[in-house]
Amino acid sequence: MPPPASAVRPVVTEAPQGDTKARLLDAVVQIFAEQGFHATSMRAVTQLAGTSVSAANYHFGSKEELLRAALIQRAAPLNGLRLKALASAEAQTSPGPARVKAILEAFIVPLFELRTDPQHQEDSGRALAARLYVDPPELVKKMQQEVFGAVTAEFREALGRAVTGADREQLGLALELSFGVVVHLISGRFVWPDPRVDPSGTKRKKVVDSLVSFATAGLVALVCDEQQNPKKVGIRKK
Amino acid sequence: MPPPASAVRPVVTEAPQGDTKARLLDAVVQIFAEQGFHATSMRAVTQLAGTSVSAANYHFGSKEELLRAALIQRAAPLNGLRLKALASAEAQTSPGPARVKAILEAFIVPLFELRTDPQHQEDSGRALAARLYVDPPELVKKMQQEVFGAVTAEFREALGRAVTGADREQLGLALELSFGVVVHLISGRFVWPDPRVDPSGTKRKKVVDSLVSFATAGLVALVCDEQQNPKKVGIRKK
DNA sequence: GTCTATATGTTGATAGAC
DNA sequence: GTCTATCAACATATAGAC
Repeated sequence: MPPPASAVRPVVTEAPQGDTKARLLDAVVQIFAEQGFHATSMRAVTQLAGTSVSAANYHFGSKEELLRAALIQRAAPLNGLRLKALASAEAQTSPGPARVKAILEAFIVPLFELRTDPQHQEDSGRALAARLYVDPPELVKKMQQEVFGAVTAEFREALGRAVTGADREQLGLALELSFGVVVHLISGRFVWPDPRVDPSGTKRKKVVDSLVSFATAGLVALVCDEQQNPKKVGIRKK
Repeated sequence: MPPPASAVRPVVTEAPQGDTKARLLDAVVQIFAEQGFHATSMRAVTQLAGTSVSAANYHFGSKEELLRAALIQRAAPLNGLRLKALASAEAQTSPGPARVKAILEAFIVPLFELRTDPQHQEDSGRALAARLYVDPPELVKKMQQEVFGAVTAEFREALGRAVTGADREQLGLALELSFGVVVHLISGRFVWPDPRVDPSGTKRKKVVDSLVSFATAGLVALVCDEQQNPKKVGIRKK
């Protein structure tokens, strides 16, 4: 929100580059995504943002609220992309439910389409989301539910419509494992193809394709396992 | 069931069961597995062990060395079980290579067979292993390689023998994603069946089975994808 | 070996000048 | 709004008595 254009604004206090609030949000995202909550100190964040600890606490009140504000801001575009992709996937097979692979694609691919300002590390959005799933503090888990819970629920429901007969428990487990594949690829030690070697992004796309294929195959294997739920489970073809 | 050790009791264990060193190793494992490296303080560990910070530093020298000693101690039985299971899987199909599912089973199932003293939290071994894969600090990643690297390499090679034609890159990605499934199930928010409701462990076994099935299906889908590597990849049936 | 006491640095948060 | 200065509480590690 821009500052209210006060009538008696004395001198044009030219903000150097973007205002302090924005720089703080950028900084906390970057450090938290890499190091986790406990290792993210206010000093490191404010130093990276080129300001002081007191300025951060003036704007956000506390370390926790600073992180929360950043998460809410950054989760919005990802949630938007995911819901749009899910709607598109469901529209393609309307009036029937979407295919399983299309649903997982709608969940995964937007993670790799995030592109904010060129000044940002290109993968801050992804690493941030992944960190929310692996960081131990209870408050981080709550924030994860807070910023991703609603959209995750939408995908859960869409998947429930696409698969017939599987009990909710087994389907929930399968979806959870699919999350695991995604989270681990992002937060793990996987080394992405160097953009200088792979300027067109062909290799990157291949990795994302593999990710979707892996999750889909795993999920289908679970909800269709005859031994687990004989003769009652199937994938809706259309 | 003894009260959860997270309660900060001024542990006056009149009869020190086991020596101080052992109690320190137990304590650091428990807290680190739950909270991660940065959130694991020497104070919390030594308090849980019913001793002092100086005693811990006398025995282990530093926080890092205390954790390293604990990891080496705890990783040994898991590594043993895994290698034994892998050898058994390869023996069954000798002289040919083992089947993919048998290899993944040999990697995953031992995680759930760990049972140390009854005094321990039953899943400390699992949670510990998982934490090594998600904790940010560089030194934790090094320790993970230190205690699990050799055995992981064995499984990588066994998998290379079981799958024909897939390039190493794709196979490495597939194996990494399989790790992700396991790690996320253990370190994530998944709620295991209550042992009081599931005393025989039937439900637990079912979950582990699902885990293996998911990973196997995902891996096979990647290394056999015709689009990725047409006509050259196959799974050795025997 | 284990303790108390302490050294030395970092943390999150606040007070108050400007 | 942003800063410097300061706080109490925490961190890891060490010194020395017993």
